[in-house]
Amino acid sequence: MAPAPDPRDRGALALAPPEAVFAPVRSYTAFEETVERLGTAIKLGLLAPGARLPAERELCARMGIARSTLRQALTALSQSGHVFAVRGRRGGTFVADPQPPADPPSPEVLARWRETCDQRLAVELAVAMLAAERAAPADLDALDGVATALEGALEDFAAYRQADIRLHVGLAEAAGSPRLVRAATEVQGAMSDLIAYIAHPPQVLASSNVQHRRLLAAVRERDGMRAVRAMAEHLQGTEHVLAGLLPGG
Amino acid sequence: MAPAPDPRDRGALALAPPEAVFAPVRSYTAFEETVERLGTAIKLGLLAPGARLPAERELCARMGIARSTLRQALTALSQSGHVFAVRGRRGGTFVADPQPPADPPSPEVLARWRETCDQRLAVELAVAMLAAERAAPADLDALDGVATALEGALEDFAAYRQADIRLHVGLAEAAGSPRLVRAATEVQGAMSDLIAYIAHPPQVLASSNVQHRRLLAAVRERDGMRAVRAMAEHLQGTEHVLAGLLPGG
DNA sequence: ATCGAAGGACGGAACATCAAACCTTTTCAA
DNA sequence: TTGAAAAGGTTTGATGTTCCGTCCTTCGAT
Repeated sequence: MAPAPDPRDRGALALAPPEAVFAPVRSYTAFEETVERLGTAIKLGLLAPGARLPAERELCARMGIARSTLRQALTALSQSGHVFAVRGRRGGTFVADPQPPADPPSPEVLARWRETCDQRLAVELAVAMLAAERAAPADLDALDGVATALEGALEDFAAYRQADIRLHVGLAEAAGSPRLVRAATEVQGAMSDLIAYIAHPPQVLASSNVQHRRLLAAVRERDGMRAVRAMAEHLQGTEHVLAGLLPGG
Repeated sequence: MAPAPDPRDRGALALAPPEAVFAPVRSYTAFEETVERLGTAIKLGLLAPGARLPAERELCARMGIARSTLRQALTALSQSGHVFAVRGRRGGTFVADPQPPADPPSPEVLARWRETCDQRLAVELAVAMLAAERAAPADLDALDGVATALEGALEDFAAYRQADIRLHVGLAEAAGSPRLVRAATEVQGAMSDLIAYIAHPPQVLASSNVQHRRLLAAVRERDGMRAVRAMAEHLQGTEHVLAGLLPGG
């Protein structure tokens, strides 16, 4: 009897498949993602202290989750002091006053710092290029205002950082890609964990501000590649500092 | 009686929060993500026909999911003909022969084409820059080989596309950031849905190849900005074609 | 002939999510 | 003054996903 054809038998010049294909599938629950999203937005100051969140019944619709799931998240955020609820008509859920500075970065976070910086590079280079293509002049005027605020905050790092976040997220909004806005806020959240624990002398902030201005100028002139270059130089600053402080090349 | 202090009362110079904060939370299940990951890798040719997947008991450990969940995914992939299983010792799950070309792109996919291109821009610009910083010469030699294969495939778009994917994902691997590799494969999967349905005359492919060579040369010379520029020009080609064919500026 | 490595199947426990009510508090307006 | 409206707070049950462990079946290699 002739041997049955073996379906496995092939020429197979196959190159090695990227191991990333089999990498862990980390499946976030709706609850976790909601806490993360709202918590990050609050920590980054995108939701200002005292700001009122949309009503639960509206918010859960907007976020595409059940109200009970949203409430779990809000309960968690209220227990961690990021948010507080007021009952009755004209009540709502409000952003609490800024917390005493966050927890020190965990070893895991520190171990992934290079991945985080790579992710930031991806987001911010694209933001720079797309903003140069698409940003409306009005957006740029607003961002110039933020840059001015930055220049007045050289001595107060908390204020500086907050304005810096506004600038970067604002640029992403000006780039007109919702996904990039989400990615930008995520990445700023991740960076905050790293950035809060390294020194930021006023000279460094001042040179950052020069880069911000160059970046905005390039965007205004619709020069995408110059914007990208300015952004790349801007990001390298942080990266070099971290490379000096942390292990793992 | 004095009015009780109202916790909501503040100065509130608050700028508008980005609406992205309240955007829908799409929570993928482990099952869905697994099907997506493996299916995309197969459709992209990253897992070659005839290739054997790791054994179920090993794979579910690597992917951080239960074996029953993995089996659900494999069952789905086998029913869609992407994969087949062989029982017994030396058995396993194997990648099936290429399917007759995929489904036409859904209206939803087409509607999001710009977002997809933006995402690709983010991934690929970062890949270009990081590869220029970090790629090992051996990696670059391999990629030159792929570029050569591309130049011999001007008349066979299926083969061309497959090598193109290899080149881009390979560059991401050379950039040394696992997340970028994942993002690159995801983005190539999304682009495949768009790309398969537009014309690709040999002249266009030839000019793409020129850009590939420029890109690789810049990477080899460790000139990050030139690599970024080459990549940006490369991507713009597709984007202009799509902009001409599809609605929604 | 047997052993071992693979896929295949089952059952139950734990958990996440959803949907739809209903309750309580507070304010505003008739 | 009173009721309606708008908010958060609570409860319950149904549903679906995931996990874990166990066992069965197949079949090549020794």
